[in-house]
Amino acid sequence: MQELQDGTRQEIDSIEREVLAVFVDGVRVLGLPPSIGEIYGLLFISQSPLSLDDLVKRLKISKGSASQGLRTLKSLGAVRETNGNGNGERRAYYEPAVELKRLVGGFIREQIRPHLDSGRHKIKRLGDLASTENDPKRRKFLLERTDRLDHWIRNGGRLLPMIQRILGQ
Amino acid sequence: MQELQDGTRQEIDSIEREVLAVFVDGVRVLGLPPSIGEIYGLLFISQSPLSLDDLVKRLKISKGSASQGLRTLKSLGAVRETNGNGNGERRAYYEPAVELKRLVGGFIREQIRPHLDSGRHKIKRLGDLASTENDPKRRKFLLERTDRLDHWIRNGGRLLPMIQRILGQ
DNA sequence: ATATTTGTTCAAATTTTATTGAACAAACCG
DNA sequence: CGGTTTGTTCAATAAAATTTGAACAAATAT
Repeated sequence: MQELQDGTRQEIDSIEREVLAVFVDGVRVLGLPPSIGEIYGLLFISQSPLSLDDLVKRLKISKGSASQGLRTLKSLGAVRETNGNGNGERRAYYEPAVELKRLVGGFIREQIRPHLDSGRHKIKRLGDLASTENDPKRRKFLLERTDRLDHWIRNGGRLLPMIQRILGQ
Repeated sequence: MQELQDGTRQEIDSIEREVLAVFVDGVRVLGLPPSIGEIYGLLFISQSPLSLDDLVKRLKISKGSASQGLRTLKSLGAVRETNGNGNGERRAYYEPAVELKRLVGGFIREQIRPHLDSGRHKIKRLGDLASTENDPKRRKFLLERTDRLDHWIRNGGRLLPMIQRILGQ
């Protein structure tokens, strides 16, 4: 088992480096840390699945980062566990999900929906608070604004399924 | 001119506090700093335009933060300068843009488009690099992947105008 | 059972980002 | 003009997010 595998190569070559940079930038826009961009990026440009240990060695990141990063990527549905080289090996290997639909779906489910939902609740309470305002003029204004917030959230909620539908090829 | 104006009230009351919290959370999702959420939030819940100095006093933030925050919000088209109380006063007053279409448009223009555009360029170069790969098998794989990246970017680019259209009421 | 491999957790260290505040500039005023 | 108000800039500081690495657990091997 001391045979060199593809994933065991140590060095990051120039095209790999550029791909990593693209994904590090990409995930930053989504509010995710660089390590996650590197992990997904390396999986994306690898022809065979990689293990946690491969990621640690090739990206020179800590086991902790690799473990947490993989967890997040799994929760987003952005990486899949494979049975590696097929035979019964303990070590887990990972490959990227490359369908945009799936990636966007996972991101919406994990990162957008929860915010929309908690926002909806907060805005509901806001409306209740607003209606307790004594000054009628002020109350009218507050209700107008909380109503507008409510509309924003609703529009956001309607938009998400459309986005997913449009990206479903 | 020592008369107390609405914007000169010092304390943040409970409904205002909740609105600020909603916007601080909201802008965080967009990758913007809390101070920007507070500034926009206070403008959003104010019945009259506020000056930079009002923001500093009521939010207890520094002049620097308020100035930079307003600059960002202006660039996003999220706040408008008004002529304040109408008469010829030097101090600038600000009011929020509350149309979702406008807010989303500004965000897309300032924060999304630039990333998409730079991504497009990087991916173009990536494709060039990939085609210099010697190993034909590897080259085929790299071109396949860079092509997929290119598709992602194209789909993203097509999506944005749709989002704007859908949010245009 | 003991040793080894694989992976997780989380407090501490590091790195990055946001905020402050003081120096500066520009516009107005008397 | 000198003084005041309004706002910007940016280096220093504070705060927050990320990464590390060592301790731990669980699974497998010997």
